[in-house]
Amino acid sequence: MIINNPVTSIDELLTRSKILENKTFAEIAAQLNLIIPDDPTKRKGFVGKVLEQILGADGGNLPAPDFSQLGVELKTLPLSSTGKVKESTFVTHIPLLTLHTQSFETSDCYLKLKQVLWITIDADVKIPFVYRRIGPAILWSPSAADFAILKQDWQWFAYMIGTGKLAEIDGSVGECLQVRPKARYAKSLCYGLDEIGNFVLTLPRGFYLRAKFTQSIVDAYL
DNA sequence: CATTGATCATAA
DNA sequence: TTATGATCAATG
Repeated sequence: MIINNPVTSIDELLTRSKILENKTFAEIAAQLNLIIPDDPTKRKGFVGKVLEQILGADGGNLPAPDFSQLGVELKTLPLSSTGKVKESTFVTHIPLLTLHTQSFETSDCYLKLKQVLWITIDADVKIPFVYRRIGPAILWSPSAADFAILKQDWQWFAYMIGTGKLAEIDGSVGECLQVRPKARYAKSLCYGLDEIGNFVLTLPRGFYLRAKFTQSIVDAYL
């Protein structure tokens, strides 16, 4: 079951995903000889990284899709027992100084969203972490309507950030995309721009997809 | 109880 | 330091 060589086709990727279906985190960790941390805060992202390895992702930490040859991004999607998406989904770090030089179509954000393999997780809070199971995978691309709304959100954020109005953005802005802190801690800072183009120190930010948006994907595909 | 803001781990 | 992988936990 352990597979970690590169994938060269989407069919192969789907086949591997199918093999993982119904496996518990404990089973997967055991076969890879990995210890799952007991401390909940110390296992954030653990499963995502493990699945990347197993499925043969090669994106590294570049702002590019996980499966660079296939243009496919891998994301885990935790669901409650009622099939509801539990969390928003991190998309990508935001280059605050240069975001406005991108267009949506060429943005890091869209490059990651144009094709996503969502690996659903049966992650109800009542299930102890190690007994949570991998669920069905969804190979998704934005519909025309999805694309339009994503682009609209993105363009608004690019405008606000590019014109130094970052301080006016909080997690409530955006229909399906959000801009939220993405940092080690609340005092880690990076540079952004103010309204007259000067550098100002601010929190690093990332784009996230709202749970209601990913919920619509689950509802349409499962 | 859903949402926003904060935080943890790791690699190059 | 800047990215990746996210989920935790305080807040409204």
